[in-house]
Amino acid sequence: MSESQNDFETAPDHFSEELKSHHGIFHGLKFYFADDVNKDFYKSVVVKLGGAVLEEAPKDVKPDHYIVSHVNTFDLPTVDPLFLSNSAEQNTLLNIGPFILPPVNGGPQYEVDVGESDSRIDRRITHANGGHDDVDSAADVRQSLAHHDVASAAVAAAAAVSLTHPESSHARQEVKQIGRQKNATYGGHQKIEDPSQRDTTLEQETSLIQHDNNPGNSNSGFAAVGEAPKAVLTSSSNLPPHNKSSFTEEEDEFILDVVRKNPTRRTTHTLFDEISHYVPNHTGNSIRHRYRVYLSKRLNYVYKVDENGKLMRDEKGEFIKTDILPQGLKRKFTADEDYQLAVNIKKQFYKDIYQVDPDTGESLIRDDDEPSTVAKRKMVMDPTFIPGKEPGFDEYSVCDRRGPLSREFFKTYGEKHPSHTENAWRDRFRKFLLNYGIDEYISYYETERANNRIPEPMKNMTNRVKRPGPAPGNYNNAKKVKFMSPTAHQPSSASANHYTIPQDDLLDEETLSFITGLKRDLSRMESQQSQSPDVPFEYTQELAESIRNNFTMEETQFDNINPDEIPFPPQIATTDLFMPEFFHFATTREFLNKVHEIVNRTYHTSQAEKLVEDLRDECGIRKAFSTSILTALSGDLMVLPRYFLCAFRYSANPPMNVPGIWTKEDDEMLKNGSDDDMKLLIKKHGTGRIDMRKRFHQNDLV
DNA sequence: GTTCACACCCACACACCAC
DNA sequence: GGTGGTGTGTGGGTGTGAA
Repeated sequence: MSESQNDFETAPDHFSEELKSHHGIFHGLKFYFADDVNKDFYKSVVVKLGGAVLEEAPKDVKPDHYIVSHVNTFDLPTVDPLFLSNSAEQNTLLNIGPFILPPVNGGPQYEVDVGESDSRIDRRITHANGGHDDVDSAADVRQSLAHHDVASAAVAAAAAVSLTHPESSHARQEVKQIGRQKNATYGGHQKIEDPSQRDTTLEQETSLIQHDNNPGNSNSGFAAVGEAPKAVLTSSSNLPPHNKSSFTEEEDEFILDVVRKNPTRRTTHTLFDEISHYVPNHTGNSIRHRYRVYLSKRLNYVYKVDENGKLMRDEKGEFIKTDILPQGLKRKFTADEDYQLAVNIKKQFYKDIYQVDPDTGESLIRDDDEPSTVAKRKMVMDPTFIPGKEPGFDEYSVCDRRGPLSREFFKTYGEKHPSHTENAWRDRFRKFLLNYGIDEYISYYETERANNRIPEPMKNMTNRVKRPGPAPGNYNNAKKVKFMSPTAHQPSSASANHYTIPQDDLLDEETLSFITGLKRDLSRMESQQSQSPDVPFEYTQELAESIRNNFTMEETQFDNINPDEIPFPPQIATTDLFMPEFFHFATTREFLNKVHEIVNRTYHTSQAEKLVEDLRDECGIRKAFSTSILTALSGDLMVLPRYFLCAFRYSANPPMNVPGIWTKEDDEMLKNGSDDDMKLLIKKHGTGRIDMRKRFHQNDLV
């Protein structure tokens, strides 16, 4: 066990010792570190081994100069960090070729020849596309860069790379192979998977590190606005001849990024099924398998979430990294929990039958008991029981008594033992404890403990009829087809594997990122721009400003309807649109307040599903309805309260002639694009929203 | 023979509903 | 309101076939 636990930034002790024996294998080489994570560690490795660290990124291809990153976004010679760690580990300057990363945007491909085996790298870097030395294509990347989440960008990049650089897959495979060898060398343990057994393995320190995914640091992104889904669509044209496609490094990073942002769902099937919507070459099954078998070893950290699974941010508004994994959605019952449940239920039965406290032996019968208490007592206690003749609790056996056991019991028990819900405790009692036998399990547990053995929880007690259809947890292609839009436009370039973003996932990575940016991240974008003045945000800012100005002007006209004047439930609120929870609200105002509260929360791009679920769970809005509304709003959450206010007020769904709410007619007019139609649309929605809507059309989201 | 993508399985935790 | 029935999907796998 190392002393440098939980420290990504420092070379581990055993590694440092090894480094001391080196004599500068990186001598003469200069590295610029583009990734933040583990930067200090790699810097220390380079410096200790005779290399130099560049504080600024090279502007052009130079001998001896390399960018160290996980992804080549600079269109300059970029080397995977594994080159450093593997070279250091083997005390040899390795062949850099397999570690050179292809540019992600279709820029020039570099070939690196290796010279004498015992000398510096012969850095004869050439452009495979004809030897052009210019790096103007990098500007194209930046030109297309907006405030997108890196995760969605990564998918586009994956597609772009596989399209433009089919030959690059070989290099990636080599790099991946090296990574696997490293995992094998160091046992492949993830300390993040088990914080109690941490050791500072080299794997921990040198595993593939991704770029920073905080929204405020999206300058490592590389997808053009509105292009991610299209890039995903066309990526299938690069499928290998067989029906299985390898996972690209970018796909791997995308998967890891989404997992990091949904740590509580890391073991679910649905998360990976959702990911598969954005990774069209792979099914949810295969992506989950990929994560479980390979990628989980590289997780390294996740983003901190609160008790509701929502991402937390620090004072700078950035996500908080942690190597402590949060609990999953379900917890297995332990033997201790089973035993405590059995004992507590036995105590409850004892109390009921004898009306005596099993711990103190005192009678629970009082002269001033309420009539209802007396009545209840008569229902549960043994009619043949003679007070004072009750057995001691240890002598008492539950035998075949199964109840009654009040819901209140499980409610209280769940509150006292929050490791499982009230329903889960009750189900454990019904399905396991009753089948096993309360007395039997208590006896088994105590016997095992008395013999210094570890008792096991109850298992194999469920015996339910096999359900028809595919087994649960099977997210294969057949299921994926279910989500394909029958009305989706088929681009001529798309193959038979054409895949569209399903309506249920309306707020895809890109779109919700866009909306989130409009709504909350303007200031961050501005600060980011000041940090990276070469990254243009004019378009997004103009658009955001336009929409924001429109919204402000519209507020007086469309948002000032007094909800107290709208009777609740409103006329158009039918059960096909709303769930029973909706009808529990007392007033329209109360409902709208809840909607306001939800849309003002912070939802990350990868939590679109959670947003829709929250609207369902807390407002009683059916998922299909909320997604259809969000479609009409082009995903702009700010307009959501207005939608309900106007729909309820005018009994129209969707409400007509309301800015920001797109009707079918509006969409038709936008498609036709005649001057008159466009004038009307500009008058209604403004140019900003029209631009945004066009993206929805371009991406088949309408 | 090995690796990897993908399909498939199933016990069970948690939930909801009807009687 | 206690109870049984059952829906859903998590959690943790294994099986299969292509390369």
